[in-house]
Amino acid sequence: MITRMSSLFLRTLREDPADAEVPSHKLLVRAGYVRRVAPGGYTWLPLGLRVFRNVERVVREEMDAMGAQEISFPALLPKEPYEATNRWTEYGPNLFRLKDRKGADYLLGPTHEELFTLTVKGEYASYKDYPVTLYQIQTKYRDEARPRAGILRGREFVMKDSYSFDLDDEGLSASYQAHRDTYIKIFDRLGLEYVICSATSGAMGGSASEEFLAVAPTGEDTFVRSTGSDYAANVEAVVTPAPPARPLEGLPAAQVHHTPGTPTIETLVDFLNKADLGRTFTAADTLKNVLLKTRQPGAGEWEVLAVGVPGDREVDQKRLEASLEPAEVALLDEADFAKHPYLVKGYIGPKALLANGVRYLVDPRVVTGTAWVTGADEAEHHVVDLVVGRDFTPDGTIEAAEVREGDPSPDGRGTLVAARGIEIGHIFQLGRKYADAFGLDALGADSKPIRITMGSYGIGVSRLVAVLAEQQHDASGLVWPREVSPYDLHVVVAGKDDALKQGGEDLAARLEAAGLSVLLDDRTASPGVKFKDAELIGVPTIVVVGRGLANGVVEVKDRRSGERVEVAVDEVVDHLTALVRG
RNA sequence: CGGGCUGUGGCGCAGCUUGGUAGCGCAUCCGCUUUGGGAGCGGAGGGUCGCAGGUUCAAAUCCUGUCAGCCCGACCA
Repeated sequence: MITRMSSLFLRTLREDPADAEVPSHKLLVRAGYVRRVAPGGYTWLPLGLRVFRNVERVVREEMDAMGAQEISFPALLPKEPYEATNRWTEYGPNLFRLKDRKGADYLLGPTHEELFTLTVKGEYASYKDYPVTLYQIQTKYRDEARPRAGILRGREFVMKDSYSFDLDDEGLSASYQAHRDTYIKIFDRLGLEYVICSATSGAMGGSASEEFLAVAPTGEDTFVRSTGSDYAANVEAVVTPAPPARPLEGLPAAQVHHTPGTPTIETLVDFLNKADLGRTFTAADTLKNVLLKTRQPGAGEWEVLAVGVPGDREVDQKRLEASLEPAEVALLDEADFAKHPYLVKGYIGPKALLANGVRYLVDPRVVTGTAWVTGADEAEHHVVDLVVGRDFTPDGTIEAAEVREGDPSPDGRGTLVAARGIEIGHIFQLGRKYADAFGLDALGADSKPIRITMGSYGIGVSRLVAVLAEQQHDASGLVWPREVSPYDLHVVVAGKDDALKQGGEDLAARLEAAGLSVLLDDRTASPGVKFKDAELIGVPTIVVVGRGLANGVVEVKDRRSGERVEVAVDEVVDHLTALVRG
């Protein structure tokens, strides 16, 4: 296929658009791949659509190869299935809602668990039908509070979502693994740099969940990775390695000290170090007790919960919530403190908590045999050398403390560093939530119903176009991997005389005959303009038909490295075919 | 939802403080020259200055209101 730039619907821009911040957004607009029509809504122009289709093709090929079957739902959906799962209300303002002429409620699908579940229920009834995996590549709508970064985070976007339906947990686990393997194939084919991160499983049965994050400094998600292994995890999912317990023998006895004016960790440490206790204290020697309340879904009553973390660390709200999910969490307010007089604000210690039946969870670093400076449950008093396992025993541990760079990796190899990523895929084991909501059962061999268990797996297809641009560009423009490049080759006619033009046409025709797709720059523009555009557009191989043609050679230039080689016109088709088919 | 910034030809911007017939670069069109790194010269077309109201002889400019967009945060998966 030959596309002539003289008639291609394309206008490149010399300057960055004013509303673009991240490289992919700037370059995709400048190179004429996309245009904005609304916040979070973009038009795919011819070049952009070709890249998009290529990404989609890779995803589809691999999904088909794993045995998943493609179907397609409407984007416009009735409200009822979403009421059945309560998501009509739970999804909140992020759901695009509309009414038809009769006043009936509709929504634009943000994700399709309900429809997939209902569809399988409608067709399958026997255990012999299972397992099955269905997918679609479809436009999703989410009324994001703040769409941003061009097509990286839009309100309308294309997603591949698939769902596995299995009879038992082993089946689900196999389906999950199959998706994981397929995702690796897809992202490897696309030439992405990415990490697979443990994500929060949620409290619902500890189901497995992993996120595929494309590494990019402009990413919205923070994750940590180890310097000494391939460990990577979302910050919420980091499990703190507990040090070994220490013997209690010979530890000094706990002592209560009068510590006036020390309501904060900083003032406390400062006070202790001036108190001449014969050693130096740091914030890490203190145990900070944070009072919270939690409420289980559906429960009316709040339950008080105390969380103890080393004083040098803040409580990370997101990690805390992830640990307590699905319960709601809130800090204790003044009224709550008033209700519990044994809680002496600023001087709360384990003793009063345990004595009064308050559930007390501590950081995993707080193990038996460790000694802490903590509150003595009396205003302006702290206790030093309060030993875990001797002076108090917490009710358990909790992942609530912040994760910091330099922390030891949970797998014991290396230390953690933080990095940014863009979520490109998410796989998780849903379990029976939706099967329960719709009563999705298969009739077993014994004629008894078997509740189906599901997995849910997403890939941001349109987002991937932007992610590729984000990872693969340089100062001159985009650099596409061959697998998704809008064309195999970009032939530039560097000059205007008829011999060159004809040479370009002939070469393009021969390349086309060899089965390659060609973007032919047959415009009358100056060579400089054409070279700049070619680099901006980012086809990985640029063929220059120019002054060498008189000597029977053309130039083959690698977009990424900038390397150029002269190749005889007679051999260039073979040369390029080999290069492209690589 | 909170904070900041911005709305002027297709794109990027100046003009606003100090009101007086709307300008620059890119892009587009015509002519001549040019042709291996976003060419040169000459000419041309294209703008209800986000919208509404007000002040004024006169408003892109001052005042009031309103809408929209972008960025940071919160929220969201």
